[in-house]
Amino acid sequence: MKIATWNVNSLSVRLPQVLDWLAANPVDALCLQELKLPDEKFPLQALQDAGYNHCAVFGQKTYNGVAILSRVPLRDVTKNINGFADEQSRVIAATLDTAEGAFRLVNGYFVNGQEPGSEKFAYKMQWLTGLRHWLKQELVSTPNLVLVGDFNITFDDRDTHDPEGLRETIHHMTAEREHFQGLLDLGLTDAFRLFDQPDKSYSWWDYREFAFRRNRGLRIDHILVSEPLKSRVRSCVIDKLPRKNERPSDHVPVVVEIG
DNA sequence: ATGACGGTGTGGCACCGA
Repeated sequence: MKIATWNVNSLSVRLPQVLDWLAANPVDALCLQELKLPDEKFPLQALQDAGYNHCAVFGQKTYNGVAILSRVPLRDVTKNINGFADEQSRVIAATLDTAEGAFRLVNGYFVNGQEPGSEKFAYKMQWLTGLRHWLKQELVSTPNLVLVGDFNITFDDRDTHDPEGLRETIHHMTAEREHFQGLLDLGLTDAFRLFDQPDKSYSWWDYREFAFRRNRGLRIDHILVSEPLKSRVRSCVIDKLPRKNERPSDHVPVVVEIG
């Protein structure tokens, strides 16, 4: 089973690239973030025509919005974090019934936080606390769990092109990384780090200053798997190719294969 | 210190992202 995550930064703009990518990478499920469109504008027909007959959508106008596109049936779809009231559409979860068994798939567009000390940063901290408490419960009822998405957090110095210059700035705060560690403490594992990876592997590059060409990026898009799945992860890779497209998203897909 | 790029929604720009 292959699962991918991709922050597309507007599904309206990126739909042709998503369809191209799925044609070349026919994953079982693709989790999208930053749809930037309301449910009624979700391109359901085009995705069904591509073989993704099971879509769970939690859209929002202008900002946020997440979806799970799947070839296999989805059930028990939930939106946002149980127990954490949120105006913004940031989380969608579903259970996938696959040949390899049932998996709970949680897709999150984590809060950016803008600047340490800001109200948005406080919201990020509260959101992360709510997420952890909710996931702790989810893991009890569905031990086979995969958490994917745009975390907006680098976990360690390997995940940033400038660990010294960016120390204790947004996406690099100790407080953010403690929340990431809190997710690992639930028994989740960073699937990407289960394998030897190229140095300077990133999933996001700023649009400005030729950041992609210079590989000045961050690894902030992650796939975490629960303890029972850890030994079943066959591969986890970042696909940089879509960043070379015309009008690319600033993020690229991350793909995990679970046997 | 600032802005750089790109998307959205509005309206001749502001706001947001990371």
